[in-house]
Amino acid sequence: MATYDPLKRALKKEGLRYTQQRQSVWDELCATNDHRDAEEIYLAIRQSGLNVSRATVYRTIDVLVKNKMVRKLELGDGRARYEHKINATHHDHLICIQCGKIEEFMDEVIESRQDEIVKKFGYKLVRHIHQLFIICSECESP
Amino acid sequence: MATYDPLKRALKKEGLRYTQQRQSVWDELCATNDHRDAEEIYLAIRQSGLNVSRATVYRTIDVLVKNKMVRKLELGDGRARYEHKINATHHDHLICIQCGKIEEFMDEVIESRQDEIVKKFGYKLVRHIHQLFIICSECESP
DNA sequence: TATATTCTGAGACTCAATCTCAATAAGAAT
DNA sequence: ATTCTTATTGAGATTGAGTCTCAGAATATA
Ligand SMILES: [Mn+2]
Ligand SMILES: [Mn+2]
Ligand SMILES: [Zn+2]
Ligand SMILES: [Zn+2]
Repeated sequence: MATYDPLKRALKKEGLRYTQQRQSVWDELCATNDHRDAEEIYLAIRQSGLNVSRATVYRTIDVLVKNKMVRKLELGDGRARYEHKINATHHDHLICIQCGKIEEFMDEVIESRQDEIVKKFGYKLVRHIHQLFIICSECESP
Repeated sequence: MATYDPLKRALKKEGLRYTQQRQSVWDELCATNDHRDAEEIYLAIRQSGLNVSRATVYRTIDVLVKNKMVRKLELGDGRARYEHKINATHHDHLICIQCGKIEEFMDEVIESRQDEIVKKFGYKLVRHIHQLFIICSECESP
């Protein structure tokens, strides 16, 4: 047990118990850098031989999102997608509306313009969503 | 019947019939500059004495969105919101996560940066979503 | 007016996500 | 290690926005 164990730290902070199921959800989310939905996480865990329910997957993801270990993406297709935030810096997404591929981008100019816009209104920026829906090169010229 | 009647024009283009229900949905959407959900549109029409079904509201909105007369907004609360595009120029939104108030903004610098980002990837931009979730001044200092 | 075709509405259905609650597991206490 | 308390789990029920079905109603055409 490492001294820096983000899952155990978060669970302790929330007054929650450490369980195999919660560990498996976190492990599976960290296993790739993809942007997967809850069902994909659920199936991947079961594929690996571990038992977990959909309800627990959803409940655990909520804890991880609340503790900023996981980011939730709503891409407008009715299913939320998730990505772990281990070693990740802030970025936004390009989504191919043809094949579903997701790429990441980050633009300092846009980030600071956002702050200025919000400041001009006299508001306080909490978070933002910036998604560029595109046709990727492979879908454009197959 | 005006020569410039966007609803009738769109229906003709789609090979669809003009009906009182479709007119009432379009009228209600144009009645305010708000960002309302389908249920609010539905209730407002019935409030005004006209009869329409939820199914028809949804079906008509789809036609209007397809013909760029109405814009669909997904703000992450599970219900899509709609705004008419009569005399409207492109803009994005600030949303107060406390009271739900929606304000509009438009920033040429951000708009052109988006194009540059997409061009750098070699992709083709189709549309974008840019939402700033904020705490508004009234919610910050009540 | 008669005919062909589209449209409507009530309610069934879908599907992601949430909730329920009895059985189970974790952790604290002894 | 065993007992005890309390949180967690999972199967399945429920929710809710949105979609679908299809018989009856409305519209366009002749
Ligand atoms: Mn990402
Ligand atoms: Mn708007
Ligand atoms: Zn693609
Ligand atoms: Zn507010």
